[in-house]
Amino acid sequence: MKRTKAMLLDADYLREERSIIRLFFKTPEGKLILKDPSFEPYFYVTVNIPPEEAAKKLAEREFNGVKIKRIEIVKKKLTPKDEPASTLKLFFNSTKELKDSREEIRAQEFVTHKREYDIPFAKRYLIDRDLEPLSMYEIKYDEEKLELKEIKKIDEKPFELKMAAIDIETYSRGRFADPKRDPIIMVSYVDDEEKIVICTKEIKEKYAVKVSDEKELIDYLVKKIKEKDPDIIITYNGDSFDLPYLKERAKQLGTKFDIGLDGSEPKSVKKGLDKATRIKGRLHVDAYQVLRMLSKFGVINLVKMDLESVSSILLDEEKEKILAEEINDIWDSNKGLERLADYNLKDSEVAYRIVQEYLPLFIELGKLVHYTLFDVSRGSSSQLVEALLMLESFKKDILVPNKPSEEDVKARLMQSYQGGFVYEPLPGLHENIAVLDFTSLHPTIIISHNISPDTVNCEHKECKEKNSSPAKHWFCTKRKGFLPAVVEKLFKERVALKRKLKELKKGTHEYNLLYARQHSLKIILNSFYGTLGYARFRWYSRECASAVTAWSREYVQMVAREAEKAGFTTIYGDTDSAFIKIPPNKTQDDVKKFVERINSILPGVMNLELEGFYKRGIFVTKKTGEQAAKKRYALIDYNDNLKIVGFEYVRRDWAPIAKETQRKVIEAVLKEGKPEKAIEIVKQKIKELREGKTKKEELIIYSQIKKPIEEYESVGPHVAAAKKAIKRGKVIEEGSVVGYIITKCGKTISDKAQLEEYVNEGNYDAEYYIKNQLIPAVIKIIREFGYDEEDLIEGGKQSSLSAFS
DNA sequence: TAATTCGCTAGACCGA
DNA sequence: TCGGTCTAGCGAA
Repeated sequence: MKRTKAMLLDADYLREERSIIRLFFKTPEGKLILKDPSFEPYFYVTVNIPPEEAAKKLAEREFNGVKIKRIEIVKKKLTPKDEPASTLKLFFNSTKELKDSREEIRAQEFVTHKREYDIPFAKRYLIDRDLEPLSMYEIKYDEEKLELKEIKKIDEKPFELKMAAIDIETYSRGRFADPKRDPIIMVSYVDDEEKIVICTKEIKEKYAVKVSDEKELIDYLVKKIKEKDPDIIITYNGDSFDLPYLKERAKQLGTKFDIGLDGSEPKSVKKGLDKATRIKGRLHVDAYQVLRMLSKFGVINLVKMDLESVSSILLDEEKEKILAEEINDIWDSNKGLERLADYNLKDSEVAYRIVQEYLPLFIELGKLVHYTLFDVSRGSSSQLVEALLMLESFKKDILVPNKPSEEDVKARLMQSYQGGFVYEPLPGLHENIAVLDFTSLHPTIIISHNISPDTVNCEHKECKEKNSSPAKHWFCTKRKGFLPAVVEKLFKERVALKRKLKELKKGTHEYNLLYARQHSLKIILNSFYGTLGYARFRWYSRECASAVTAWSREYVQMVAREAEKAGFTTIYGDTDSAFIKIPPNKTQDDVKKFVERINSILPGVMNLELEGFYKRGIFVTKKTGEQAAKKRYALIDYNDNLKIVGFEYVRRDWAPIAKETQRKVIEAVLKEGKPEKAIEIVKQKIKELREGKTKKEELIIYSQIKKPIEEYESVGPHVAAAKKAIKRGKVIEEGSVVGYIITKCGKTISDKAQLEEYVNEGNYDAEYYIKNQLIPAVIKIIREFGYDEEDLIEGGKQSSLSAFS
């Protein structure tokens, strides 16, 4: 028996006759793989006959050829409001046997429910054993059998994680690279100590390593990984490209890409439309997936997700792009191999740095929901919330609700509910504005009104009277709900962390750690409300979701009303905010007092916050009509910082020339109060466009291809441009963002649209960019100052007249 | 295997 | 050719 300190890296299970949990550890003596045969697959059933009798009946026979290995009678709550009741816990040799027999077991007459029959085995283990990946443990294990005997969490600083990034280049003429035929010509490997590029050709760079052929190239990489033994392998799109490619090439060449800690090759598993590729014992983090996830959570905002844009925006480092065809040319001509190698190396470096940047966040998120880094870096909001609620359910001996059937999902999708309230703005220029908003509105409503699937419409008359939402559902006030209990715990933890952060020095190790922790809490907290209305969610409850928004509407409207009563003018508000104008006879202090007064009447942990004061702000009318446009406005604070919301300036599907000009116009108007200056700026830009002087990069419009290209009913410019590019042989996958330019050639806008890469400098439709981009972007703003379209176009009328004559 | 609703706008599409 | 309607995308919260 041996004892050691160990950090838990990864968990999976062996799919043999018996399913056996396997844990991957990092210890002071190196890596360690241990089995835990003491844990068996199981699920629960409730029965309507005496449990002993049911157990006996179930033990007697086989179900779809499977004999239940063992049955325990345990006390579990069917739902949070139930009392614990005898429940059968059925154990199996393997997950396969569990799956094979669960339907037939459920079909028994005396079985009333089956529960928790579809929880992935390794995840199940981490829940039941209360294990957090990447935390430190003291373990006791059998050295000979390599079996885990004891594991205890210890409060120690985790070991440093060794990371390595890899990236490949392939040679493929005229088609998307096919690993069955097209070779890998270069591979880069980057870790904290070295950076190399492995290639079969001579490259005159210090970091280059020459190998004799492609097989050796793969073998060299494998050897390097085994020798450096990284805990984390980083790629950019390695889930669907690099890793499966390397594996297939290895197969073609009669070697193995066996970089798993247990000597296995990477394995791809389906994940929605694409796949995730897993390396056993080494945590594969795909930086592309990381960025996608962070975009969804609103942590980052990227227009395009190719490594060049990412590098420039996130790392502030420009990086050259080499197109696929050019790679082929370089390879054939042997000219520019150094450039290609540099490009290859940079790809790995950028991926490495992205992951390095966000690793603390993902580690904390993983610890919070007991997911491995592999899973947490690919998880969705609903998965993370579910994982957390499963943990809580286990701790409280509550059975987890089942996933809904497809019919249920369909029925749920049919029913929508009303969302947040958006105040119709007072259009025009306003001065002296205060913005108030609710801190974590949805989570605090859930907590304060005890909103939970298990508290809705309880039997108490009193609750109905005291705690009914404007949407007419009420929530129990006598027993704390399952969901609010969890949300409150996380919320309070975050408040405490934020308080502590204020005392710490920014940039220190402790600060970064706590910051990542509070950030992970924020992400989860913000996900609860949305998941309540998500049709596939185990804890779905439209009543709860609609109660949250109903109360949100009530509170936000209450603030707007009270502000008016207090002598302010409410000019706008959206979901959780109120924009109020401070009249000359009132001060900023009055606003603060107002906020305090509101807080004194708000229930529970709900809190209205003063977001800030603004010198000026502009709200505009909609494109047509007199009505004010919601969700678009611009503010400037007393330090002259601009805040532009909703306008074309923040949208990727507008050309930079329009966006930049709009920003300048807003700035001129808000900062200096000079609409004349704004007019001049626009005129200047129009002139530039007319003269053909505008640079290509200022004209690119980005848009996403959101579905298979042939499924479009209505072919917009971006789809038309993509179709033309596909004809030329370019591969455009579903989900990719394309950049296009409206050129001079063609009749309709779609005809004129071409992918940016095929357009020469100067080839653009000036009139389009003036009439459909520049003017729409600025007209609504300058109209607020009494100017019109004609003030922008010098001789505009004439030019349009001459077009007819 | 996918968190929600609200809102604005462009440009294709279609019938008169 | 015109104008209304619909598809599509993106952003706010």
